[in-house]
Amino acid sequence: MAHPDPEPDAFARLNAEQRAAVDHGDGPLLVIAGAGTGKTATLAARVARLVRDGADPQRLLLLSFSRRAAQELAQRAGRLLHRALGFAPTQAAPVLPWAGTFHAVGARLLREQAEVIGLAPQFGILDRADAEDLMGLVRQEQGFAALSRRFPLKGTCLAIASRVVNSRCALDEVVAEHFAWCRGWEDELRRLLRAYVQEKQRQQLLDYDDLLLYWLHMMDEPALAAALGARFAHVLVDEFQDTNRLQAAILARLKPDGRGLTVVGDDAQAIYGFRAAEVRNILEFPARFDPPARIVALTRNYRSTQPILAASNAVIALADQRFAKELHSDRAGALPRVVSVEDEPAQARWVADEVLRQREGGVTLKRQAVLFRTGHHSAALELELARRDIPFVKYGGLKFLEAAHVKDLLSVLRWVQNPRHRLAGFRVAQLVPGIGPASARRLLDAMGPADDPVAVLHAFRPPSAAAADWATWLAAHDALQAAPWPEAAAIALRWYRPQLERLHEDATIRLADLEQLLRIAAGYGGRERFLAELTLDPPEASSDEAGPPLLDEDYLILSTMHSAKGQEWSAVYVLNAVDGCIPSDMATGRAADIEEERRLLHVAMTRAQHQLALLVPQRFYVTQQSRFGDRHLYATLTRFIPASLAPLFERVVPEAQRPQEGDRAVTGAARIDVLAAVRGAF
DNA sequence: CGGAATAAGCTTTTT
DNA sequence: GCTTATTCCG
Repeated sequence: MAHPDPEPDAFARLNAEQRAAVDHGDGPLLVIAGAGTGKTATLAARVARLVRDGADPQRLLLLSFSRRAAQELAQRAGRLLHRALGFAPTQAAPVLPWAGTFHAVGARLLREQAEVIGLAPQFGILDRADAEDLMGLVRQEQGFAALSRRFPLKGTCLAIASRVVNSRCALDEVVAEHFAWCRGWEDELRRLLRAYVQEKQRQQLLDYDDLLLYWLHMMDEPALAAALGARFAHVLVDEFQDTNRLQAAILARLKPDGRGLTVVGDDAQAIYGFRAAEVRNILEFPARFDPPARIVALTRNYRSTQPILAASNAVIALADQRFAKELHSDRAGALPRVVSVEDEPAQARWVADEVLRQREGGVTLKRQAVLFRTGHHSAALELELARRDIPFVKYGGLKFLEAAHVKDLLSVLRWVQNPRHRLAGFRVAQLVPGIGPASARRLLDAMGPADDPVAVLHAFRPPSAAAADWATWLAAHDALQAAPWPEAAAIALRWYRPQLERLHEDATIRLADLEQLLRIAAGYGGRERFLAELTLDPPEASSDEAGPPLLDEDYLILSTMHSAKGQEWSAVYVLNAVDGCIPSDMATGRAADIEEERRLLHVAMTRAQHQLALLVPQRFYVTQQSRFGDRHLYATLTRFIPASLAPLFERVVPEAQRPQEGDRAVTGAARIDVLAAVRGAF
């Protein structure tokens, strides 16, 4: 049934290329969409067009790779749908219930089909930190921790497991290709990973990779695969260049003949190779079908000025392999700048100055962003911004859920929900004064195989020194088990609070985090949903930073280059555009890794609409390589901008950034005081 | 046995 | 600087 009265304007702004993608019929479709070419708008318009022509929104599956992209797409499609269907302004936008990341959708389908595939419906989801802890536990229990020759650490073991699953390659191959320093341990690793899988199943836990792997295996059953494939009339995949072999396999089973399958991506923006993303997925997509998939390329850029685009094009043109395409724009503007500064503090000062200058020129803070390769590259800038009272929000930084106190409280809730959650139990038991690893292990060993683990918990006899505190915990456990949501969360915190104060100096700050967690908890219908969704969609940052700015307040964006994908800002500053940072010296081993770093810089540069500045500190400090000791490095402009590209950039060496030796502290102090005085005048 | 003190290694990007 | 494994002491 077609909806009546569609509003024609909803599609009026599409160009010919975009319209071709939107109007394409049922056959497999590949949209190659360069940066800033209206990829999300096109995908959203296609969704709206499908619904306008009678598709049921319930039966559209929109898969994305990151949470941010998923959210953005669902929102824009909703808005467009609203207009395309001619809804009144007061009517709520239609909902697309099946829009989300691969992982979130996988979790939902598995939860729904759990009974059929022999999975406990209340299965828990391990985030990476939890998975690492579990791996560590298994690693130790299997005796790999105490070998004479150094065995890979838990994080490395998990990374290997993850790559095996996501790339669908054999373990030996993965170790040889990507973890060369672990060669010789293949057999032990195999044993460890098997034990890890067994342990997860025993505790009814799935890690991130399992959400995809179980989904794939669920569709080994032809009847289930057919049912799920038929259920979703259209499957649309965003950021296809960042999907891995496992995700491609899932799609192949969902839509074997490609009918109803649309994928959108840009090989020049493939930056998730470290997660086993496979660019070949997009390069080889058309030929997978007979007849081959239709290819539509979007090359008209609506975001950036021509000088910014010319520089970005030139950077990516030096890459080895790609779908050659030249983006074009007809907006004029200034050349991107390469700014030399003395060191990282000077870099921070220059950026802060420039951000304020732009703001005076009418560019709000929210329309400016500072991008960097790794989370800690922004440390000096964060200090400078705090000193000047410039509010900011950082993406890709310290994770709320990784803070010890948050993990503690969540473990309490998880253990009560699932008494077989050994990891949570291990953590919680040791919070009781007088219980250490040995007692905790004794308890959990007894609970693990028991038919009624809770009975074992009550029968447990702790060391006599711990008796009183243990009884307190048991009382809290029982109260928690009986309490409705969200009271249960409050009970958990009431029990945890004395432990927090005993264990942490800065208990007050941490308590604020937990109170925030409690508020978040209240927004969910129940413990189960809360725990599951928190893992897949966690809050951004811990509140022990500057404090989350109010929503209506203006703030500067700080983001890793990875988290910046799909975003755009009027002015963009790229920190540390030097060799060693981009490309990261972690990634200079293999040619493919360096190529990925090149694309990463390309992604960062193409975020800018009007102003782009690449910062080059002449000197920067390297810590964390204790073998060599902390030291200064004399840095040079990134190799991705060789001398031949110089005409496309303006070189800037600010006078103010070259203070006499010894002047620096004075200069800095004066600047701050003046600004503070001016602010104080109002 | 539990917990503090000491020694040693490693370090990105995200679901 | 941060985590993890080992050693030492109560």
